[in-house]
Amino acid sequence: MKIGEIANAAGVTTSRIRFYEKRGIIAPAARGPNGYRDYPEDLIALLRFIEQAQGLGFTLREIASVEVRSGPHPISCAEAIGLLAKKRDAVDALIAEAEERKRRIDSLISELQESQARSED
Amino acid sequence: MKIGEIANAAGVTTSRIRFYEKRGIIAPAARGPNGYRDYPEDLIALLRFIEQAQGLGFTLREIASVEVRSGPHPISCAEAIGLLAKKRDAVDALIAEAEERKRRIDSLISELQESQARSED
DNA sequence: ATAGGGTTTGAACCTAGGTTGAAGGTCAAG
DNA sequence: CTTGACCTTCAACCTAGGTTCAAACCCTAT
Repeated sequence: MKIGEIANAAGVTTSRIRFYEKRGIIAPAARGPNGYRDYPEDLIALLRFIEQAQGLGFTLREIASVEVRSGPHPISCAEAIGLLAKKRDAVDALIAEAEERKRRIDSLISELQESQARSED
Repeated sequence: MKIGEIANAAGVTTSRIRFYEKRGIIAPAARGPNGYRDYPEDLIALLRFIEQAQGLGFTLREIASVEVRSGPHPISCAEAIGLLAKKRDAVDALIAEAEERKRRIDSLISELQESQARSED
């Protein structure tokens, strides 16, 4: 498959695929006699996997480090669970931080509303 | 006060103050006869305000748009409450998104744990 | 043979919020 | 009168994840 075809199939842009290759997130593509990249259908699944992982909050750097090992040494189920658990903790921390922000905003709003009420006496 | 003094007093770097001035977050400083920036003590409070607002999730762009009006037309209490309420909603949305991410991660972990349990039969 | 669509490369651009560095001017103390 | 600590400007660099552009090549249909 040519780059445009696989991009269409996976719902990503061609520039993104080239960018992933440049960054080492995906392996360099095989080339046809004209120099065009030639992809196996498998790559569609990989591209979708990348999008999913990003959606869960994994960075491309993190995804790449898993990808690298999916060749000769695929990551074990236990390892995957470990990575996911770590990411869940990070998301938890993010949520806690955002909730703290929200609390501070709310208390600021209350303060302002009170001072507004007082000024209307 | 010279830039280094005020930076120290407010707990920010000098480069940050110059950056804020360049970006229009703070007004251009008065200059002494030697060309050095000369700040009034008030600016300490403003710099602290900026840090606080950032901590609540406001971007410099948002802070600047409020700052601009704090000269001739300071923003009203009601306006401030409006901005805060809007930001709280944005934080709420962020939290909801993060919680959805967390749910997806958790269900993925459960899936993997089950498949691991099955493979140990 | 020429128009169009797809592909190649590399480099520049974008947001956000700064930091770092170079080259030079200023000021106070010893 | 020199050293060290400040200050000035402007420009380049950084992260993350890409997009956009220019110049050139390839392939197919008319």
